[in-house]
Amino acid sequence: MQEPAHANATVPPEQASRAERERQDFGRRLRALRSARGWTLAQLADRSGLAISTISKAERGIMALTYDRMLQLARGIGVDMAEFFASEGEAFAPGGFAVARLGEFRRQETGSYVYEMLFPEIRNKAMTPMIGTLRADCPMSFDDFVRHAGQEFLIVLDGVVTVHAEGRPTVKLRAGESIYFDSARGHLYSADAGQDARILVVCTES
Amino acid sequence: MQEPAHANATVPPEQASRAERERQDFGRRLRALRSARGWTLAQLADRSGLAISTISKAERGIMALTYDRMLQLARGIGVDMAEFFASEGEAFAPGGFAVARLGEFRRQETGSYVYEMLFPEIRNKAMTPMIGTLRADCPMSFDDFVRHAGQEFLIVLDGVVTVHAEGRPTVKLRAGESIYFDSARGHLYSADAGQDARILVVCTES
DNA sequence: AACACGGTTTTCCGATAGGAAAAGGGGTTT
DNA sequence: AAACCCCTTTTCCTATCGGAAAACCGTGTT
Repeated sequence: MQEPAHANATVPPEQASRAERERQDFGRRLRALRSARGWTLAQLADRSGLAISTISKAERGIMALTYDRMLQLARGIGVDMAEFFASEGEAFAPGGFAVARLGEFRRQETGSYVYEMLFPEIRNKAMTPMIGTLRADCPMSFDDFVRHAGQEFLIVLDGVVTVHAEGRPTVKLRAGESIYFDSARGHLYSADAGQDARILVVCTES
Repeated sequence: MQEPAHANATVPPEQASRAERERQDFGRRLRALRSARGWTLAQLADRSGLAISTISKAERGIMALTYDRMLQLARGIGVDMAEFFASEGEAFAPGGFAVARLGEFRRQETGSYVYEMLFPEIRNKAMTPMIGTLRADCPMSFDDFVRHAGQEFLIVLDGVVTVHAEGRPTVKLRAGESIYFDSARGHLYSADAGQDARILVVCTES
């Protein structure tokens, strides 16, 4: 796969070679899955209905398969698409064990939110727990909701919090009450007037 | 996408239309992900570096994207390839939104632990938040650690908790302090003598 | 109604996916 | 070492992907 002269090219050459590296990555995973089963190209071709040459080229990263072919391959190998790509990630944590003591938090101020991320030193963790303080005197702009991948859990530690969620009536939560939702739904928190609020938020995936 | 006359065709026509149905399925998922964020085709095109027309055709299932483009799309949307296809199964939750009010918890007593699972009605959630009470007068048997898949986050709401973790020195946590670890590591909690303790535990994957 | 505007779909065509078949590249057997 | 055999890579060519731009479709505005 040579760098395309490409009349319609929008992708800069440096990003193109990055794409190539990633294709090769995919190819290595594919070859690993095949040879782990002790299959030849011909056998996988037979099971998946693809041509031998196609699989060969895909494994060597010189060709990018279309969705259709990947689906056939996944079926032929006997994995579903999700776990086909599951091995992309890395293992979790340096030691996989950490304690957060009072007063050792790293403060992160994003606009009018004040968040303290609890375990910044752990890599690839499945959850991101944060403790936040919402200022009573600092109302949010109700225009732009926050939206991101993953799911979100919020519990009120102190005060009263109003949760605004897209397509849902406003929810008022007192200390000890909690809420759980898909983070792709636009959302926004604010403290009720008169008293600051402290919340614990746990998000999955960043 | 008309059924190809295809000089090289190996795929029987019935399977070809099945492939088409699956492409349309992929397209619907893609459109769902985009519109859940409130983005237009142009906005996603901008974020992913793909042409508007390409995304439009992919969403309508009349074109099968190659691996490269799907990767760009996944990045643009902010999901990794694995969870890109994770939604092949079932969508999360009945509405994906739930509130847990005080006094509405379902109590689950497992041995000497008393746990209240917060959102039992949500299916397929990525996290399982629970509130637990540890009795001061009920010491645990230090022999059998608990071990399970996933990761675990614990924060102390009240009292003082001692965490025993396999291969680690004992950790004492006061209210507001927390701990994060891989649940496969054997673990066990107990309240310090003299006072009951309340904890919030969030686990991933069961 | 004509116009402008923000979004989506369609058209057109060059670059590329992907199949069939031929060409490597080890091994083992005669 | 030639003749097989099995597996992988390369070649060649058509069907398809995928980008730019034009056409299309609401929904307000003058």
